[in-house]
Amino acid sequence: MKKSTKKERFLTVVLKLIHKKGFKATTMRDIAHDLNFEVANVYNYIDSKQSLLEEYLFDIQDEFHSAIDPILDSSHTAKEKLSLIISSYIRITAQRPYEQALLVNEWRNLKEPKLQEFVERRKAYENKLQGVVTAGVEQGEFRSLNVEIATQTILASLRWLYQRYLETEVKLNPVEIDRQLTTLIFEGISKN
Amino acid sequence: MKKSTKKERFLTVVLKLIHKKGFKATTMRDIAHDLNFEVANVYNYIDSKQSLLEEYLFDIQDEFHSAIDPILDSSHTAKEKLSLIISSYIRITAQRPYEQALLVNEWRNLKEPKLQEFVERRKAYENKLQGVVTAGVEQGEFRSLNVEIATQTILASLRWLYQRYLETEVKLNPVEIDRQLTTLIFEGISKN
DNA sequence: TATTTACATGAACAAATGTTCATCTTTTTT
DNA sequence: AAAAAAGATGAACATTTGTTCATGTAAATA
Repeated sequence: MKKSTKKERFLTVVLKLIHKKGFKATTMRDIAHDLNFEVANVYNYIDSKQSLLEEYLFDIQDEFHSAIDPILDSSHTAKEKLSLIISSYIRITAQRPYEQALLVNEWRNLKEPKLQEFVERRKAYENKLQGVVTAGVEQGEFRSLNVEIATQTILASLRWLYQRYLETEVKLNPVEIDRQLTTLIFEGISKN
Repeated sequence: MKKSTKKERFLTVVLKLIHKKGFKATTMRDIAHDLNFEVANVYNYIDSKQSLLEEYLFDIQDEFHSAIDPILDSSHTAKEKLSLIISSYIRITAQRPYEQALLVNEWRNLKEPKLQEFVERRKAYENKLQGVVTAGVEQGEFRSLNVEIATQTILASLRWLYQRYLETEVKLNPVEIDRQLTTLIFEGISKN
């Protein structure tokens, strides 16, 4: 029940380890080794390997929901809403790239019933975004495209971004990233 | 050296199994069970679990390279080349969605030195696409965007598509999919 | 200071996993 | 029909893996 700084260090170190090796390939002994203590001690920090993954994933997933909800509730146009959603997505990715990487790559390792819960919540997020796309199409702000394809494409355009924050040494300018992705999603690559 | 139909059946069944459970989670016993024979017999079809993954991944990866190379060598404009690359990508995805799923999700399970080889070849593909984007920007056909971001975004817009072929019962019209994705990538979602 | 809580260890275990081997049967090739 | 190749089996193996337990020490709280 204590807000221990040791636990925070634990979670940070292990997060990077899991990202590097993959969840399945990361053993409890790997974790202990990286933290310079013995295997058994890992269980003073977490209940099980599975619960560790659950902690990470549901926490970051919640953050995405917390970011999109107030945008949906606002009185902005669909176009403005989409723009704000993109910005919030990029901001979270910039702040927590490792967790975002887990969200994209390791959710399959959840087990039932947590897996189903996760998939449902992700679907809920997609539906929220799809609602904005649908509204935009109906109001003539967006092209009359297949909204499911459009929604998935927008999401895909955002989901790869964490890689740039992890694999590059260069400090990225979030405002510039935002501008680039917003342009691509709204206007496409063609000049005219 | 024989073109055995049994080997083909083996590869098809196992491909779907690996996609469903994930490579790491799929055990040799799982494989044997799905094929209605005993574990030891699996080794009459393959050398090892690792080599199985390698077979799938390098085979489908080769197909993507075979598709993009003649397009690059043609005398089309950058815009036309990009359009053709998108179409070829969608065609391969439609024909081999399970392998495409492996390509996206399971390549991390390769081990050195195959892992490095795979990553280099994938990087080569990305560079080929990026060359087209760069040419398009230089010739004023495309917006003057960050070409790396644009390239990754285009790829991301295509990489999610296999899901629609696997998770949907509905027969998809590849021509229509093509039109939707091409529009999104070239023109974006905005109407004006 | 006394006591509870947090952090740490070594040993052990049961289950799971990839792989090998000797052997047998079926199918294909000569 | 004989020989060779392909397909199949059961038993066994050495490792690896997640987890538990009893016990000890350091730190925080009362």
